[in-house]
Amino acid sequence: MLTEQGKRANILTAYLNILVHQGTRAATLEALSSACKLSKAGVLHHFPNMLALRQGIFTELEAQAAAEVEQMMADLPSAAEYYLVSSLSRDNLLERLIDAVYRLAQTEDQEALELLRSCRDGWYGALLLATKNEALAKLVLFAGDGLNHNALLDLEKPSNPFVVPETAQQVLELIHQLQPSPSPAA
Amino acid sequence: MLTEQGKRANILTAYLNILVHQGTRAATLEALSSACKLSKAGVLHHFPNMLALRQGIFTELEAQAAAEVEQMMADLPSAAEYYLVSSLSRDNLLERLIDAVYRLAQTEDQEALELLRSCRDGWYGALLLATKNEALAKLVLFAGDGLNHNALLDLEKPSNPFVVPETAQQVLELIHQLQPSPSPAA
DNA sequence: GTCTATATGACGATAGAC
DNA sequence: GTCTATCGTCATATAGAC
Repeated sequence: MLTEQGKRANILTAYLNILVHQGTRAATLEALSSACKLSKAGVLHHFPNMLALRQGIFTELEAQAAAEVEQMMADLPSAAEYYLVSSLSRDNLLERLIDAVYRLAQTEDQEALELLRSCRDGWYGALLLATKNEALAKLVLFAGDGLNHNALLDLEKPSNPFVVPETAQQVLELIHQLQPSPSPAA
Repeated sequence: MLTEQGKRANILTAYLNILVHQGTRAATLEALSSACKLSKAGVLHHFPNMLALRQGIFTELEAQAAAEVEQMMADLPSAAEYYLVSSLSRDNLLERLIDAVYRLAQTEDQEALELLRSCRDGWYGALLLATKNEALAKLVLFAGDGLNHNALLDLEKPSNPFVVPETAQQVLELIHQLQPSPSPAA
């Protein structure tokens, strides 16, 4: 038997999965209720309307993103590597949340856009501290987005040369070539 | 008075604009017909159904992408720069087409996914010839996606530090640092 | 808490007048 | 070639029984 919070989490997870795998157009109340084996009214008991579901996703992303930034801050020398490797993975919760909110942002949802900007600013801040170099921090940020974008294109083709973990390593090595020895200056 | 082809192009452009500005969920026949000042049946006279509209977009992207690859091939030394700078721009037709098809791909549209993969392979091929370095070619490709992604987040915020042309230049300078002198070997 | 049934509206597409 | 009118379907949300 699940708690009230547990049931909410179940519904939210199902909604996230539909968003990521089938997109906003397929993420309807009907599809969701069928996916989590409830009636439509059953879902709406936990979330009063579709907007509340979106906001549930937003809240979850906010928490997960803050946790990742904290982890990057805690180990600056490997922050860039951490960021790039996690960008490659399509399995972890944070990447799925980012993807979902990105899709929601494409529906003219200003709240989603604002949240994505705030996440990016957090990562950029950590990468800036890690690299002490604006251009390099941006390059890592962009490369992460690119890895993510391409992982998305090839979800069902793990043999593709663009999505194997070696690609992240190749990119990372180039980044290291650009990174001068850790300067002690602020 | 417009020709038959001109009217088709008008409708297609309106459809593209809705896709890019409001997303697939808003890109309905009703919204489209209203945008191009026709009735729904009027639009459906030129495109028998919504799928035909998608395919019109696909055809246009195919043509524009082929043209860009050709241009990159014709001037390999500046191919990376060309790719990165054009990735930053949200105004030009090609970038809007990529964006639109990317959104269509998110609705489980296999044809759109396949087309995007084929575009990427074309750019990667040109970048590989230009850089003679797999990792570097991928880095440029990813950075381009990242620039694009971030330009999207800040559409209405031109003052944002991530979307100004200087950002593309910064990234480009880093790329040049990584690029060894043009080796004569194949 | 969860259900069935339903209200209300938007969607894609067709029929048939002009 | 474009319109109005309409059909059938699917969307969100509500009402009320259990």
